[in-house]
Amino acid sequence: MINTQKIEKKWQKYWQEHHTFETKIDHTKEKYYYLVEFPYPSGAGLHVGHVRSYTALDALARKKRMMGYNVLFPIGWDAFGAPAEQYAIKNHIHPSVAVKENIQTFKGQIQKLGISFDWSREFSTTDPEYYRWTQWQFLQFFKAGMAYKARKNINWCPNCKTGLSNEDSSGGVCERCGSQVVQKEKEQWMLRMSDYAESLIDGLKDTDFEERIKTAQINWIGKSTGAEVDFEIPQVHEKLKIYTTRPDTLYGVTFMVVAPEHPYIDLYSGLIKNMNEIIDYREKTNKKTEFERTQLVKEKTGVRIDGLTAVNPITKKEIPIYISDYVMMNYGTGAIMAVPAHDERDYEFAKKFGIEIIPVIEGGDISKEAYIGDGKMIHSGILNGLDNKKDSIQKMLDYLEEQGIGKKKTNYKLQDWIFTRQRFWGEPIPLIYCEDCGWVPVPEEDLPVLLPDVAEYEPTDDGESPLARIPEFVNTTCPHCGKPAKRETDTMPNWAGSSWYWLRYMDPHNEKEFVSKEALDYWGKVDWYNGGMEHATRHLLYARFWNQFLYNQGLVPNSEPFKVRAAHGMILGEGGVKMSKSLGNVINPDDIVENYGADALRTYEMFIGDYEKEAIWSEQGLNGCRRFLDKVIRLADKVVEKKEYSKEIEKDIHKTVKKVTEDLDSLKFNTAISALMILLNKMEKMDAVTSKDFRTYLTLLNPIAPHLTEELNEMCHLGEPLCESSWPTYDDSMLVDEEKEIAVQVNGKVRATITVHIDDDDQTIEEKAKAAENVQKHIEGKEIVKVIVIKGKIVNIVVK
RNA sequence: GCGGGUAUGGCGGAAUUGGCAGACGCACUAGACUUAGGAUCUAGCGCCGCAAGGCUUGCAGGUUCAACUCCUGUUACCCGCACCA
Repeated sequence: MINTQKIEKKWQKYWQEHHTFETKIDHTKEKYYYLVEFPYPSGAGLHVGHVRSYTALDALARKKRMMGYNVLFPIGWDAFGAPAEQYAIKNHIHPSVAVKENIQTFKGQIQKLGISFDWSREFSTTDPEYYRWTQWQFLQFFKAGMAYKARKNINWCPNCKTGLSNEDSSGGVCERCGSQVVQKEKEQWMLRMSDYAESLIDGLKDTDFEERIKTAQINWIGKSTGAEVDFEIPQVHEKLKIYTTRPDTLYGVTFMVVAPEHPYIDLYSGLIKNMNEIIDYREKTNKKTEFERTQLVKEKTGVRIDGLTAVNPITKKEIPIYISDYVMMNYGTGAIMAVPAHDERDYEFAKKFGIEIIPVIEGGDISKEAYIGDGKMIHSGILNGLDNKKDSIQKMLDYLEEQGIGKKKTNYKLQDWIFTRQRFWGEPIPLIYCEDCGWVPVPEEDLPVLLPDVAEYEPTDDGESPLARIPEFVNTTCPHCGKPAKRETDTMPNWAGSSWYWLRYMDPHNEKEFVSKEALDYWGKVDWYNGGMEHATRHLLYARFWNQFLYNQGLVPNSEPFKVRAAHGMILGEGGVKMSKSLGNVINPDDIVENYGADALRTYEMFIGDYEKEAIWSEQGLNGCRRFLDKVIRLADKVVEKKEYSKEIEKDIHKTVKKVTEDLDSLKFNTAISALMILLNKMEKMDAVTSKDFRTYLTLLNPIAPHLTEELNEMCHLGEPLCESSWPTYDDSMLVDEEKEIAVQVNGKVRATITVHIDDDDQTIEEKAKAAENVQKHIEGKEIVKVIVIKGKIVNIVVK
């Protein structure tokens, strides 16, 4: 009997010693680049969810190699960032030591699964040889004017003591530790990602991402079109610029609202009579977290600015200005025109503050709620008579531009990327501040700026990076003028290292460039990128943005880095709940490998269900797959030496080759395995199978269960190792059956099945159908209205 | 609220895109071998019914000779975004 432990080790060693999966540039072969999101080597070890996606792409990669492609299938480690640091702090070891340990664990676990990664290309984002180039690329952003420092109200996690991007603090809680996020003003390095909003939407055209991923990205970027309109503030002869998507409702504007942080408030504080009240409101708002501010939707609050008014540029009517926290400073212009008749929020506000409500679109009942539907324009001067939104907006836009009081404008929710963290465990930002020269980049030859080796890496309470406490690190000289200067002490966010890692895989040991042009030209785009749905917006947008920037700088040949992006579903614990330590339902892949073997685990995870949907772990299901593999082993006893397929299953084999080939290509691993089970069930019933039958069978199964199939191939002397062989082909003529059973329906109900020959014409089939015993019974004495014969499929007899 | 998606036996899930619903696997039942086993083999297994037959893809309609598949309406759940003007 076969010892899975032994043979798995044996073949893993074989692949390693023969460098089977190591790839080199080879212009005689077509390239294919499979990428899996590199893991964060956490202390918890590998999860069965990792196994699912790695096995899936491993199967695809193994098949593609057998089909003659030069396959790049690399792996590495995304090891910077808060989790690694938190782990290190908790366990009182330096992050770099902890990371090293965790990587060892992960690597061991992955290797036990027999994933065909090219380990010669392995790196970690925390390697100085790697982050040297992360820093170098940051400097390209800086030099291109794409990085800037701004004093910003940022999301601050009081527990992690660091600033967080909007992406990391969604819902008002810290992504990492779950604490309530508060607002704090800090100087931050920003990347001008919002400049790329349009291009990030546009670029999706050049990709083959799953629809749900495209949609998630488009929603996140949040494009909207409308107009900017100037409202005069007569007291100061200055314009208040607002953004609206509904310029058609301009005649219905009865008040203005500005964000509490709007600069005009301080600018014209001298004219505002109730400044105390305003400041009071603003402070209250500031104490609210982003979460509270967006959650307390029930009651509108605000304060009228006493002393300033605005003039509606269309009606020339003078209207009040309020401040309210339902208007955000970071979107549009931080000021809105309020149309209570046709906007729910404005309606609520107007009701509460007793402001006039003027309907300008017919429909609804203004005494009850804002009417947000379409309709005929009323009380609307030049727009009167138009009967739909689209035309009205267009006419108003034309008028605004003609009069010079407004213009068409597109807005995006996507904001600039806050590119700073006040943490130790990240790439140091390679900039130096000089009193005379300002911010100066560290010269390229001085890169990388190494993280100093220190004892204290815990964050500080004052919001400064721990690096700020290390004089030897901070104090330096200006590369420009040579005077004493200070280093930037903030580090990059953990998204930095993952924003270009697929490029480094192409040329991981290059000491002169981040990647050579030759490697870029050969490997091109990532053909297939697999990752979790949780990264559909953040990581995937950052990576695309970064790549588009590099492209615009002429540093990479493609604007879009990834052709296909697919996402695997999560694996849930029994009962359909998320696996978690606290529930004690986490499955450790090591245990499964030990008890059932890596091949059984792989087969099970591929068989568990639709790859893109979530799946529920079941030990019994796993056992079923183990049984399947055992049956394959037992089949080896029946193999007889013969270089042809067995006649009785020849067609089945051809069909299975086609089915498995196509199913693997479209990620239908479950049905591919099912097809192999069906073929196996047939072969089991035979007295003997030929060596060619078995060899083809093993080849088809090899991408899923590579160890066992190699072993059986060797044991039965079927030929060279499968990893060095080619993928089987099928013959179209072998896919057609001479005879086939088809159903006969009477009035749409199946009454019999008949056997038809491929050469039978409709007439013959119809006669056979009518002759069937049970059909006779149902058509006897009735008038046949119609007979439908669909060749090779079905016969339907309609009777009255 | 906006956007995307899902719904099929006791369970995980199939269905060549309009052509025999429930492939394959799990669980279960009976039998064989063994006679403790979580091993293996054989047969059965959507629901009602002794049977003939009838019913069945969240629910209600519609188109069609024929609907899990197309159309209309509706419910539930999941995911993403969200006082975004």
